[in-house]
Amino acid sequence: MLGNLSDLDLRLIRVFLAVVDAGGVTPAQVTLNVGQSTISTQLSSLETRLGYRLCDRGRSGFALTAKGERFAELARSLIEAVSDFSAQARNMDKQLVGTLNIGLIGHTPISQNARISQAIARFKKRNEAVRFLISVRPPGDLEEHLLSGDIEIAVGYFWHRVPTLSYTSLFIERQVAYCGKGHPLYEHAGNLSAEEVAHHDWAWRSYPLPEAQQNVPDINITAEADNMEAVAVLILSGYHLGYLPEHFAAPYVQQGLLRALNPGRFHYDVPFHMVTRHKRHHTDIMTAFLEDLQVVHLGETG
Amino acid sequence: MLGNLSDLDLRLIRVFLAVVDAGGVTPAQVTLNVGQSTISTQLSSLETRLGYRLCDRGRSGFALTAKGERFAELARSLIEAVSDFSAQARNMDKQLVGTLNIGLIGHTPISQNARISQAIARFKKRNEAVRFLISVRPPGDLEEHLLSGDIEIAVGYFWHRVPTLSYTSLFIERQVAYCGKGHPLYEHAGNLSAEEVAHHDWAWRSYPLPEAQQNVPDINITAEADNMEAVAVLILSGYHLGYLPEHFAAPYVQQGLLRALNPGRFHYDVPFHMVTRHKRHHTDIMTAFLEDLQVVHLGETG
DNA sequence: TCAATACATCGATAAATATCAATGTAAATG
DNA sequence: CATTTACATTGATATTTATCGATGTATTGA
Repeated sequence: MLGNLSDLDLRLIRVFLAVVDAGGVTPAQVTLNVGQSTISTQLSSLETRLGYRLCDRGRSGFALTAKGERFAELARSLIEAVSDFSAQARNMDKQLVGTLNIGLIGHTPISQNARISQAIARFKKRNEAVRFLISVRPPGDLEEHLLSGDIEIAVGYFWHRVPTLSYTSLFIERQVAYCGKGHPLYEHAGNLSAEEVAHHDWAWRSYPLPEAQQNVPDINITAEADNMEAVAVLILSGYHLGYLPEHFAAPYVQQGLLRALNPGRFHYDVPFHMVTRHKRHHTDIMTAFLEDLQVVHLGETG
Repeated sequence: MLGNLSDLDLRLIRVFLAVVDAGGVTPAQVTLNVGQSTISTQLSSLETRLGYRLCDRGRSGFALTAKGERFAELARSLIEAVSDFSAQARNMDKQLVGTLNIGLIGHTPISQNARISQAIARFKKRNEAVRFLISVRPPGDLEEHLLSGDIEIAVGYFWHRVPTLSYTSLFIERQVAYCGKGHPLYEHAGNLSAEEVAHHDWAWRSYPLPEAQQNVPDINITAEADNMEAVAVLILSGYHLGYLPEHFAAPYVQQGLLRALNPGRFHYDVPFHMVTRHKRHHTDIMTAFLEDLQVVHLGETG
């Protein structure tokens, strides 16, 4: 065989293996459904291409040469590789192939991140050839990348609505008001009234919080921050009061660095959404994964 | 693609990869040395067989689909497997393939066994696909198996000549006369005369030993044994004298259990042969290995 | 020696494949 | 809108492949 294996060679190899399995040219006629003379010609053709004899055959019986045996081994491996390839290539017709770009905001509750992981695991069980690309960005960034198509699905809190994006509610995150250890209210924290907290300094978010506006009484805002960590720093200083997610504040509370002012009184809930571009931009991969994401969330509430 | 990868598909896959590597149909004309229309038809044919689109192409440029990328990966692996197979199949033309059956007798000197190992190592450097099957048997058995073809090469001492076998001298083994620790001659051993040893009891081999007959004076044989260990047992009893190979007796001498009577006086040499059937029965493998065996022995004496 | 067995060889024929040149189609550009 | 670019489609033609049936060859067994 000069150069690469051609299609003809593959055919001849299959004929050879059929002869080996049948134990001779004559019995192989049935398997191959062609005449003895055709098989004989094809075998000879293969031997000519290879440059050596594969089997002794004739009145005295059929027997592989040493080289024929070794060649048969190699040939079976090749046929198997080819068969695997065919199966994979054929399967790809029904299979989802490509990448899925997901964007998350930071400090999502561990339990919710676990939901995303569950959805990914469930998706992987479909045996699809999809690679996940996950990035963490602020909400504004996420929206930008959604619009450009760099990110296909985002999960987080979004304070406004971009008209060309689709928002689906996934879960609720509770924000509670806290004071730091050095704050004058620290010793009495737990059951404070609106009057007791009203004139103290509060740290607030620099972006609108519609859910908070509706549920929080008038307070004296003297500091602004554009993310959760910044708010936490201000509160931990012992100078400002402010709202933080319960799951984020929990370790600090445990260490006695923060205390809730009055959880029953000073709290608001924010919804986390799954955001995508509108349906006409959905790939098959997206559709399938969104299904799995929904199932995971329904399963928890069901 | 229905069933196995059929004829034409390998060719079509190669066309697809050439188009991918060239970055489009038009540039691939050069690589493939056919016209654009031919390539277009072949690509479409492959896509039809697969049932999905492999690439987007036209005025707006060339780009692989997600499935096209995955398929290209798989296809490259297949082409490589095919290439490996071709190389192996082609190499087998020049290669020795099969098994080599070698028979040895037991207790060959370590240094001589090392020679066989050297010859095998040297042979393996030919990068041939030959499996070695080595068995250990008495000389008569070895000859039998040689005649039947079960063994192709035997190495050992053979006291007679079978007409249809070919004997080639490999090395000489020296036999020396010893007495055991409890024997009356033990205290004076080392320089005994023929008269001093003549009337004592000797153990001898139950098969002819032409080399010994010529070199050993008349002695009083009162025991026979058909192998070396049996002779050794008789000598170690302290009752008989007898001849043993030097290399075999050496550890016993070291432990003071045996002493040579007079090495300069009471010894004979036996040749070890390599035995095969006559040349017309020699396979290529045998011929090549015998070459290597000769080289190893010449190297030592040269 | 003859007949049976298991291929090997050969010529004829039909079918499949590969390619080209001409023309059509869709998208991008000025 | 007209032109250019990058393919897609089509029909004609030459080449290659696959197969059969007839016949030849070598080996084995009675």
